[in-house]
Amino acid sequence: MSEYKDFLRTIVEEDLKAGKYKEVVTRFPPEPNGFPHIGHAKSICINFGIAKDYKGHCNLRMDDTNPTTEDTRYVEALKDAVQWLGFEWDNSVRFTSDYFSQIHGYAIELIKMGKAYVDSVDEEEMRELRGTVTEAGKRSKYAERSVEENLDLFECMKNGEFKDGEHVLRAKIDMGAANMKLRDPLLYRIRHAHHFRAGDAWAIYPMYDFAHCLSDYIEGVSHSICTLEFENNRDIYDWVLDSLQLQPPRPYQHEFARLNINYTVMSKRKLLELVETGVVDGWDDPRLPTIEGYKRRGYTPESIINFCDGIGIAKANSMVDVAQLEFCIRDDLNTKVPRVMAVLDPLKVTITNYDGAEEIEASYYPHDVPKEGTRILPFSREIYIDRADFSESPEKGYFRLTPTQSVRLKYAYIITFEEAIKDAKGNIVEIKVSYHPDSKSGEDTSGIKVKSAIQWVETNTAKNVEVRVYDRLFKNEAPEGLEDINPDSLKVIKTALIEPSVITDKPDVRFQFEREGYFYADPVDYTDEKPVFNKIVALKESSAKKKKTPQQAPKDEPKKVQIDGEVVPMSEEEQALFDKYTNELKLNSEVANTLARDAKLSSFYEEALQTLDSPVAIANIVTNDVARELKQVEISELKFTAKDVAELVKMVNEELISSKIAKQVFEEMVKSGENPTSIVEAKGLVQISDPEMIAPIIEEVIAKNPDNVEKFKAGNTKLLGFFVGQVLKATQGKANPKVVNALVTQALKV
RNA sequence: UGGGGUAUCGCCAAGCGGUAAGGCACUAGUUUUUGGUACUGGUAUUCGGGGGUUCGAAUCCCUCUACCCCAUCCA
Repeated sequence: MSEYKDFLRTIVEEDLKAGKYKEVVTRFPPEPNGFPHIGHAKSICINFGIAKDYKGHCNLRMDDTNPTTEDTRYVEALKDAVQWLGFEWDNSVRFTSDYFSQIHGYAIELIKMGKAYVDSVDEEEMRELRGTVTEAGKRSKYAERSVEENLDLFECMKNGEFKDGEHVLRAKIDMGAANMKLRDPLLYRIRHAHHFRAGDAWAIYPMYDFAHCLSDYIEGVSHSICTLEFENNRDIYDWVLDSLQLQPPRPYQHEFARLNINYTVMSKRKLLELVETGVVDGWDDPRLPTIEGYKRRGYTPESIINFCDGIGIAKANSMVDVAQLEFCIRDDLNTKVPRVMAVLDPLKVTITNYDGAEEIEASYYPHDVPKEGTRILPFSREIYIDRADFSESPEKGYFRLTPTQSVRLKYAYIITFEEAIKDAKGNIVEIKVSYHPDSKSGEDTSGIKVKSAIQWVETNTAKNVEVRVYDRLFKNEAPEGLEDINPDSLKVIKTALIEPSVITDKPDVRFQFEREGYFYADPVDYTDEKPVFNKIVALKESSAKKKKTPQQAPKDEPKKVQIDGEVVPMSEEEQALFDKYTNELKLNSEVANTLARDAKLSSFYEEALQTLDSPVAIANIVTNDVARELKQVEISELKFTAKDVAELVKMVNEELISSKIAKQVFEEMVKSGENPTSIVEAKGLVQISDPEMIAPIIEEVIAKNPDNVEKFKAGNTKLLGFFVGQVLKATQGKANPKVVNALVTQALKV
């Protein structure tokens, strides 16, 4: 693990350090209503990964609160995904449905507390009553029902005495809440549906917002990690747990940005559409970003995990480049799998001066992969090479066989072009070459220099295989729908040829086909009679080999001009205050503006002015530092007073302390409410301005950092800050920065 | 439009007042019987824009802009 921790791990560490929890408990809580994709993998890696890192545990919980969409087949797929990635969940798989009784009990408690009620308006009316983002909603008349009536109704709901939709149980929170989620959210709805686990035991089912937080609590989860779109739900999460006054410790929710990858889609809805319309061949289609898809394509769990670890965790919506995923699988397979020769687009080659046959022993692994293993390559007069490895009229920089350029057959001989045989249309159907008997690999005395060694297979012994070449499913980086499908996302090559050992010896299921890419024996369709290989990923290609790839036309987007919005005009009083500040007190307009527009700030400012007549200095500290504190709280809640601030400014004015120390003192005032003078005294923060005392420290710093002195003298003037910082650090911030600055500048000039 | 989030290289992403980490991609070179791998180097005078505070700002303050989420009896 590197130096830094992602923000989730930082939170976990702090909580552990603070003793908030004895153990970290996380959970991976999918709803079993769809197949897991690589976005789930990210969540799995985060939840199980954090549990592992901090020696806690992670539960696998099926969030099965909606009987109409969920199914046990998805449960199996989800379990498989976690296992395939190599994680172990704590105990057996959990199900929210196992907690239905407990959750129901909590609902009754809430009703008894008067914090939940049975509402009986229909859906449409409820929507209307909810209000809009800018207008408050109104509570329905049913909110006034008595506790007894609510209890009774809720019991009847549970017993299935009402039809779907007739009643719901809602939390009584606030219909005017700015957070729409808090406008009396639904807790339970009636669903006369068969639940795949609970059967027909229940006629009511809890909603996500009610069930999730309680399930977390029941399981003793410490950190409930979910994606960004649940940020608004956090308030309900907290409301439920707080209202129920549950015994601590209780879980807290933290959100991260979900994974997006370009040229693919990740939403259940879009994935389902692809499968249902038959655009892809089932949930395990290798072009899909589903776990099943990657698995079938040949990706390894390690590569997926490395990918998830590599992309980091943050709160900014982002779209990761598939190239990063491709890197991970290449990187993993490079050191693992055997190299073999396959020819995808065969071109017949006759070696006119070769007779008979021979067997060549060749290593499965290149020199830089420390693995053992060899196979026999049959060789004879007739072989196949890839069509792309011969060019009659090569472009500049072409390394392979041409009429004038010889090439090596990997592990075998160097061949030289003689003649191209063409059909009636002028297509090359065969080429004739001659070989150099003294150029055999490993015992080459020919002295011929070639630029490249190409793969080949021997005609009589090569096996015919089917190769499925996959490309990105969509042609757009951020596909919208089916219209963005890449029509060439799958190419089936039925006439590919492969060296015999791959089929007969089966050294592995994943291979590198030399110079082509990594391939995987399809776990479903492969048979020895009809071998099928999926292309996992191509080898990286240097730009020289890439054939005139359409150099993504550099779209010269006009540089976006940032439009400045209009600032709300000041009210008359604000304007008067602003004028007074700028004219009488000589504040700069920015500071005056901030002060004038904020009543809290200006009143605080005026009060401080009464103690000390230093309008500019006080204005600066009030607008910058006091403002930060006043963002959250009222003046009356501050631990320090305007008088304290004035006193602090006075010390700065008298150069008793530097502004840097002043910040430090201010921090302390915020925390403890201590008087600034006593803080300065207690901590001995008086500033050092005497050059005599500072100079030796500077010398020391300079002596310790010869490299940076060099760089500075070479023109890296930014380093001045570094030196000043070092000196300040050495004096615990007490040195007068202005003096230090001047002194350092002088010292470095020499 | 009210609320909640987010903006650092082409793509991810560290950084929390004192020298703009790292990975992917790109690029140049060395090694190489894979145009692969490995290795070495090059890639942000600047952190969404503008102001302010400070000796010093990606980091603190003000302000503007852009994007995402919220008005399912889905999760």
